[in-house]
Amino acid sequence: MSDGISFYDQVFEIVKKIPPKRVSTYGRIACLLGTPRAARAVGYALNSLKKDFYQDVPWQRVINSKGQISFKGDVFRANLQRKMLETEGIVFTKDDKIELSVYGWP
DNA sequence: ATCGTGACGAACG
DNA sequence: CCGTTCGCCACGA
Repeated sequence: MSDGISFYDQVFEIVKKIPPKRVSTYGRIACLLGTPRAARAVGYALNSLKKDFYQDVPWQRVINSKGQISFKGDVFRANLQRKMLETEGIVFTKDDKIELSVYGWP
């Protein structure tokens, strides 16, 4: 699995596999990497993404287990994320949530 | 090598 | 249902 490939890179590769109009969660990705309790680390990895990388990694398709966008003070990024998802065609419920049973991946 | 940290999450009360 | 607490991991100073 990890041949010198950092945890971060493994996260990015998984995220790249999320199809358009679908979303995954930090915890889900952690499970796919074999570390079910590394959800926090997954978020940390995405946080390290730079602007230039944004077009290569669909970071916007990763949300929390509640089906909501996670933002801790960074309202700017959160708004951008929501807009990008809506552009893909994803519909948010009245309480700003995404139905994981519909858009969830895998 | 040790410590603090954070786009998380499940368990509590 | 909601806020709080505690555990978990990888990373960088």
